[in-house]
Amino acid sequence: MSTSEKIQIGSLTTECYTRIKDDILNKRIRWGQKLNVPELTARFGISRSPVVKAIERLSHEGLVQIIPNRGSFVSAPTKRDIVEIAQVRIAFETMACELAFRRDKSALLANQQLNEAPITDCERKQLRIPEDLWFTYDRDFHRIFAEGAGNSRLLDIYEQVRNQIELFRVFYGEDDALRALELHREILALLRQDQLGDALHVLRLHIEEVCEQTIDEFQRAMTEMDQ
Amino acid sequence: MSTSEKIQIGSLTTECYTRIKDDILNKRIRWGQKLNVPELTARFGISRSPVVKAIERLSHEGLVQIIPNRGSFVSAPTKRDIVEIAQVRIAFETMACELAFRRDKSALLANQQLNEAPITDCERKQLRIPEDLWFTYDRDFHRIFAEGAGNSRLLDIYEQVRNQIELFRVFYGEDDALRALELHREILALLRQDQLGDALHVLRLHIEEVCEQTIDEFQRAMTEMDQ
DNA sequence: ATGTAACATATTACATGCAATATGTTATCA
DNA sequence: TGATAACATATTGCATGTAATATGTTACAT
Repeated sequence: MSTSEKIQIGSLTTECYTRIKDDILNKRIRWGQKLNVPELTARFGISRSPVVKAIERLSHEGLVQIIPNRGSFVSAPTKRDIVEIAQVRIAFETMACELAFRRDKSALLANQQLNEAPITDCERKQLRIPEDLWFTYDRDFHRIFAEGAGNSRLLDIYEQVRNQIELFRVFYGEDDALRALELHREILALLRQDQLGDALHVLRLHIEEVCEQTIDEFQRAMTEMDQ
Repeated sequence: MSTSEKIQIGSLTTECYTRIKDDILNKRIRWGQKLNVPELTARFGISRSPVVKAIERLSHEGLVQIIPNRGSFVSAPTKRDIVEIAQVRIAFETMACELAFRRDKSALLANQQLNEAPITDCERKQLRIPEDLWFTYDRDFHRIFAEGAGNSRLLDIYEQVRNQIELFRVFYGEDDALRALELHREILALLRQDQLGDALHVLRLHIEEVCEQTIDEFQRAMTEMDQ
């Protein structure tokens, strides 16, 4: 009624932000590469303000690092970053899972079931899970907890962390996905049986495993690059 | 050697930020009150840019809420906010505690002992704990975990949450402080005896209690205001 | 009263200008 | 060669102008 249907939301800044972020996450801009502001303003045909603001946002989210008097650079994750993020994830996701479960168990499980549908569908047809499908599924699996928790701050943190996860999502193989799927299902099964404590434990284990896998893949990729 | 000793650090913006934040935390600006940008620029004798940036920062930290096309207002915490923050605290403070403990138990305990000194000193002299002393002690008690965890992201989140805690720190009585002190000591005792699991459990309990106390005080204050 | 039209006011997002500062590079001299 | 001085370049933080938009208020007609 009262809300006009205009689509512009801080338009230029947001557009700029989305575009750069997309470039970063899809590796069109490589780690460590500099974000040249004058060049970007030229490319987008706009002034510095929105570009700078977009970069500032990205820096808050951890995708970009601003080095004083040197410029802004696409974050280059380190082993340490991977570990830190995993620790943060364990802290928040187990809490989110617990809260979501206590708040509305059946809604939580129903959502998860819905989310898993495309994957089970894939399995029934004996197909290999496409990478994109997996990433969507996995993102939502974890987000459903964050959303179900009914805590806006928790959800904010989840979204922020998620971006950083996507930054090094290259490091993730087929086997890892299958193992993750297994644990996901175990978590849901335990929740279904009201074994919250055990479910949280497996969730923690799962994130720790993903962390180790990511580090392995990361180091492999790094040594390959050195050659 | 290479670092010049200049004291300006983003100078105006930071100064502006500090000043407004200080005004908010010390209740010189009340909840819900509007931050009038033109007025602030006039008062500080500067232009809009640093003022707006400072307000944006405060809004990220949750101390200020920006309502589109209406302006910026000092956040007015709700019961829901208190609960959300407590949940976030439980999630990451228990994680921080665990990490800090595992990383360097003795350093952690030594720091805590050092931090408690002014309080025990007070007790020895049979003095009532001054409010300021308590708040400093309490802030540091919790921060020592966050710092000891060796996870920069966790520390960032702690600092952010802490600001919001201070926003409604009026709601905190003498009894609450004594009870908190009791639990703090219990946590440390358990850690000293390597009973990490129990310590984490008490820490969780402690935060939950503080949450309840805060809500009680909050509601009392609210009903008083209505009269 | 209730809805609306007209107006005044405030907020935003964006564009630019500019001076201070830091960095990097090249030239100069011991 | 190695230190330093001079210069070119880029980044930053701040100040300001401006047009589009949203909000609030008052006056007017139904």
